Amino acid sequence: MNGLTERQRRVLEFLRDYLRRHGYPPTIREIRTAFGLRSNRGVVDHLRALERKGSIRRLPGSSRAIAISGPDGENAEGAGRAKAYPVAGRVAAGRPEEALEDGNGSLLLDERLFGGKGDFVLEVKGDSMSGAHIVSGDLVVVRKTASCETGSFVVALVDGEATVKRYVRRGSRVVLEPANPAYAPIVLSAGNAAASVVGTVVGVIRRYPGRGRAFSR
Amino acid sequence: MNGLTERQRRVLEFLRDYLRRHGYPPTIREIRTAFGLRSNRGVVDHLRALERKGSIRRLPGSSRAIAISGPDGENAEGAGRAKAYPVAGRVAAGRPEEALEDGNGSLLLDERLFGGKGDFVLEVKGDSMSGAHIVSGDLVVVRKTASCETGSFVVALVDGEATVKRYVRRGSRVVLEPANPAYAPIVLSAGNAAASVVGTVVGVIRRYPGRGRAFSR
DNA sequence: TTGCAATCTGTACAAACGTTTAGTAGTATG
DNA sequence: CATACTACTAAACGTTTGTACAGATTGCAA
Repeated sequence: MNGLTERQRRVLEFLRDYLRRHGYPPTIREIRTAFGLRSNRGVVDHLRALERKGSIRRLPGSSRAIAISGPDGENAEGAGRAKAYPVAGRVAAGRPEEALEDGNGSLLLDERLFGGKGDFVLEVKGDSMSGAHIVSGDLVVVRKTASCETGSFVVALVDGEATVKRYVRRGSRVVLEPANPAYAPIVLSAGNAAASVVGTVVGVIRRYPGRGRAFSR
Repeated sequence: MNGLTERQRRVLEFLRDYLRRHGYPPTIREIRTAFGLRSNRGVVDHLRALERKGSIRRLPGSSRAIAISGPDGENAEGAGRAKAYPVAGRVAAGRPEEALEDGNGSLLLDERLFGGKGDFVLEVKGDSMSGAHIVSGDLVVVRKTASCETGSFVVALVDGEATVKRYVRRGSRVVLEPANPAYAPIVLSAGNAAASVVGTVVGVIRRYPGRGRAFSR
C-alpha cells in the first residue's frame, strides 16, 4: 500500500482529515495554504504522485474532485464493508454465572469475516473451554441457528444462564460438553425446557492487554 | 429532520449517493444534468431550501462545497468507527515456512478493539503457539512496536520468515519461545541481523468453518 | 383575488480553480 | 557523471463553476 514519501504521506493525511471535517475535499489552494507553500505547483506534484501511487483518484480539471482510494477511501465511499454486531453481554464458559445481559453498543467487524445475519457478540467468562482455545475474556461471535452440527461450539441457555460448550449429539440425546476435564457435561434431554441452544459460535476475538486500549463494552 | 418536499428529498438522496460513489460532492451542473433540468437556477433553489432546512451546509462561492449534515453526513464526516487493517499474508507459528507475503486487501475492525496505528493482520499457520491458544488459521492483529514486554506474543522475522512466538528477555539475551514443547526456542543474540521483531500481537481472530464463509484473503 | 412558496427556463458574468510553462535545488540511482 | 525523482517558486492561462438577473408556471392558503 505504501511507497509514499514523508511529505506525500502528510498530504494524504491532510486530505483525509479535511474530508472528515468538512464533508468535501479541499481545493489545491487550500492545501497550498495548509502547508505554507507559495505556489500551486508543489501541491499539484504531490497530488500527481499520490494518484500515480494509487492513493487517490482525481477528475482532471474539476474543483475539489479528489477521492481517497485507500482503506479510508472505501470507508468514505461507504462500500459498507463493516457490519455492526450487537454486543449482548457476558457468557459463562465455566459454571453458568451471568445471563445474557443487555450490553450497550455494538461492534463493527468486516462483513467478510463472519458475514451472517442475526449474529451477535458475547464476552466469555471462565475457562471450561480452554481446551478448545477459547479462554476467559474472549469475545465470541454467535450466529442464531435453528440446528447445530455435532462438534461445533454453541452458546446455550441453561437455567437462564448463558454458556459456551461443544455440541454433541448421541443418539436421541444432546450433550453439551466442556473442553476442560474439570467441568462436567450437561445433558440436554428432549423435554428439558430449562436448557436451549441459542446459536453457534462462528468466531472468536481475543484482545491482549496493551497500552491504551479503549473498548469497554 | 424532515419537512422536505418530495423533490428536495430526492435531491438530498442524490447528493448522498453521489458522495458515496465518488468520494466528493457533485457540482451544480452535475445535479442539473442528473435531474434533466436545463437551468442552474432550479438546482440552486433546491440547495438553498435544503440548507435553510438544515439538511446540508454550503461554503458560498466554492465548487462542490456541499456537506450533508444529517445522519449520513456524520457517516461521511467519518465518525469512522471501523478501522482498516492491511492483511499482510501468512505467518508461520511452527517452523518458519512462508515470509510475509503481499496480501491483497484489508480487514475492517472496530477501532475500539485494537485501536492503534500501524497495525496489520496476519494469518497464522502451524501449531507452535497452541499452548497459548493461538492455532493454525487464526488471524493475529500485529502492532509495529519498537520495544516488547517480556511475556508478550510477538511476530518476528527469522531468516526472512515470519513467525509468532513469546518474547522473553533473559539478561542480555532475548529468547523467542514457542508455546508448544514440540518446538525449540530461538535465541535472538544482539548481533544477529537475521532475526528481528516486527511487532507485538495485540489480538487474535478465529473463524470457525461454517456455511458460506467468504473471506479469502 | 391576492400572495407566497416551490419549481423551473435562459442568459450572462466574475471569481474560483486546475493547469501549464519555466526554472531552481536537493537527493538518490546506476 | 548523467539520469531521475522529489519538492518547490513565480507568473500566466483558460475554463469550470457558483451566482445573479429577469422572468414563467403551478398549487395552495388567506
